[in-house]
Formats: sequence, structure tokens, C-alpha cells
Amino acid sequence: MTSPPPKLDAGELVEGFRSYMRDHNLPLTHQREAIASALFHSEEHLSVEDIEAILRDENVHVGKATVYRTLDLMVRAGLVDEHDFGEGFKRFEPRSARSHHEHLICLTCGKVVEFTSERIERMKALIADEHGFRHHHHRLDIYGVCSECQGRAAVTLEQRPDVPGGGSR
Amino acid sequence: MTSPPPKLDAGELVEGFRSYMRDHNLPLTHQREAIASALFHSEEHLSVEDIEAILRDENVHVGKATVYRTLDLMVRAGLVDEHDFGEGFKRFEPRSARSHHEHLICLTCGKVVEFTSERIERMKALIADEHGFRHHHHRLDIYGVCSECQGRAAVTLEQRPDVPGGGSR
DNA sequence: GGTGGCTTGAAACTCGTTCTCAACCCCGGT
DNA sequence: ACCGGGGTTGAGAACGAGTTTCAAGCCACC
Repeated sequence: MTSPPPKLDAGELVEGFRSYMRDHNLPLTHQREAIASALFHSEEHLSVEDIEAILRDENVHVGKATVYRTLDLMVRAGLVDEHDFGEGFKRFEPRSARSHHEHLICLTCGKVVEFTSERIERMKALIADEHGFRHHHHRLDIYGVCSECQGRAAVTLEQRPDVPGGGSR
Repeated sequence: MTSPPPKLDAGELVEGFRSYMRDHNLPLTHQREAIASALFHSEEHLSVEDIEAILRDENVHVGKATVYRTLDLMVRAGLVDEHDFGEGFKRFEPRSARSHHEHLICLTCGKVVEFTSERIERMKALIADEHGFRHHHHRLDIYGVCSECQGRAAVTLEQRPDVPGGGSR
């Protein structure tokens, strides 16, 4: 899908977070609101560091433990999805009304493009079935080089299996 | 497990490792042989801890730094594949002659079942293309509950989004 | 067998994430 | 508006996987 930004309604998501808190008798603190708002108003896949930076810019101080705790809370509430793109840390994105989607990750610039595929949705259930699994969730990440980065000399991030000491690590 | 153990030839893989070392003027130490042998003789997806345990059982002492270094070497040599199933650490498996495969992971017992899908192979390239990406590699992991674990009360590992403090974390 | 250079191991270190615990604050009851 | 109690917060300690350091050791070629 050459998807135009599907503009998720941040306000609505924040409201959903509020009612979740209310319905579950959980205190709605300033910190939680700030974190939820930061995440829901972003279209990116944010890391904890990203979120801390946003809060810092807004002059809202929130301890990192609280950021982790609140993210955990939102993930369990089903309001946020957690991703691991193999960078050594996690990224988070609001779970929009849109159906489940997959990710294309650029190995050079790190850009993440989302896409959906009906066929994959159908296939995953089929495959789980074939092997006697009750399907819970899945993850499909395709790594490659985006069109923009293909222009530039793209050798940069490539692994060099031939020179063990010679990689860019 | 539905798939009959595809018996990769461990000896052959170890031999491949030896020639790689030779061809690249890298010393073939006892430690490296022990690690390669441990991994190639296993049909599992081993963690570093698993490998250390195997070596310990064989009364071969190898420092963990060496285990990491050797695994890194083998991954770069293309002899081993590295996986992250979201457990907080990596797992490794010999790269067999078989074509690329995907994983089904049981959320309850942790069992990993491999499968391949021609359709997925075709689709991934297609999708990358559609978005202007040059495909490099991909990962499809399906999480669910295997048939054996479905028998037992399967609530154990489930997240309980309704009781934030109540999860088994 | 000697020698040079890559490898090894133990421990220190990094860094993302989690835990601890005393102080704090949200919120329902009054 | 005030109180009180239980969940929340924040700073720092702790944790764990993975990496780095560097002196000592070993492989491989001569």
C-alpha cells in the first residue's frame, strides 16, 4: 500500500486511555497523561528515549521508570503496540483502529514503512492451524534498503562476512 | 512437532566451518571448534547460555566472551542464523542447506517449530518492490499455543490486561 | 622449535530495562 | 474543602545480555 498518512485521531486515543484508567480504578496522574499524549500525538515508532526527549521539550519531568511502567500499562491495555526491530531497544506506537500491519525497515536510514496484506493475514491463521497452533499474534518485518538510500552509496551498513575484523561494528 | 527432523549433517557443517577459517587465515582454536561443534550438533535454537551449558557438560571451559565472538564470526560467515524471539536474548541455529524458513513459537512452552512457505517467499519480494525497497531479509514469527499446551489450562502465560498488577510478570 | 600476531579469559564496562522504597498524590468518602 | 489510604512516583541501585579491555596464551607458518 502506498498509504497516505491515515491520521489517527490522537484526541480519541487519549480519551480511550482515560476511560480505560477510569474503568479499571487506576489513578490518572499527570505523568501518565503526558506520556500517553506524547505517544498518541506521534505518527512515529517511538523509543523510550524519544518519549523522554519529547517530555523534556515540554518541560515535563517524568522519571524513566514511570515511562516504562506507563508504556507497559498501555501495552497491556491494548492501546499501544510494542516492537523490537533488533536495535537493542523497543519501540512503541499507538494501536490505531486500522487493522494489524507489518513493517518494512530500511537498513540504511532506519525508516519504517507500514503496510497491510490481506493475504498474509489469511495465511498466518492457515499456517498456525496446519501445525496445530492456536494463533495469538505474529510479526512480519521485512528489512531492506529504501528507494532514497539506494541512490547513495549503499555499502555503509552492509556486513562484511569476509573480513571478520573489518566490519563497521 | 509435525515436521520430521530434517537431519542436517553436522559433520559437514563443522567441516564447512573449518574451511571457512582456513580460507580466511583465521586460527582454528579448540574453543572455536567446541562451540561450532556444539551448535552444529544441535537441532534446537540455542541461546548463549545453552551453549555454555553444553560445553560445561563436556568439561570444556570457554569464556563467554569467546562464545559471543565465535557466534558473531559464524553469523558473519553465513554459517549460522541469529534469531530474536523477544525473550531478551538471542538464539542461534545452524544455517542448513534448506531454504529460508519461518518460525512458529509456542507462548506457553517456548517450543519453536519451523516451516517454509513458497507463497510468503514470493510475497515478501513483491511487497518490498511495491514500496521501492531492495529486499535484504525478513522475519516472520507466528506466536500462539501449540496443540500439547492447549490441553493444559492455558491461562498461565497469558497477559491479563485488565489487572495491571495482576500479570505473572 | 621459535616467533609474530590473532585469540582467549576474567573482569570491568555499557546500556536497556526492572526493582526498591520512602515520599507523594489521586480520589472517594466525609 | 479536608482526610486518609492505597496506588504511583522518582532516584538510584540492581539486573542481565552483550561488549570491551588487556595481559597472557596459543595457532600457524617459518
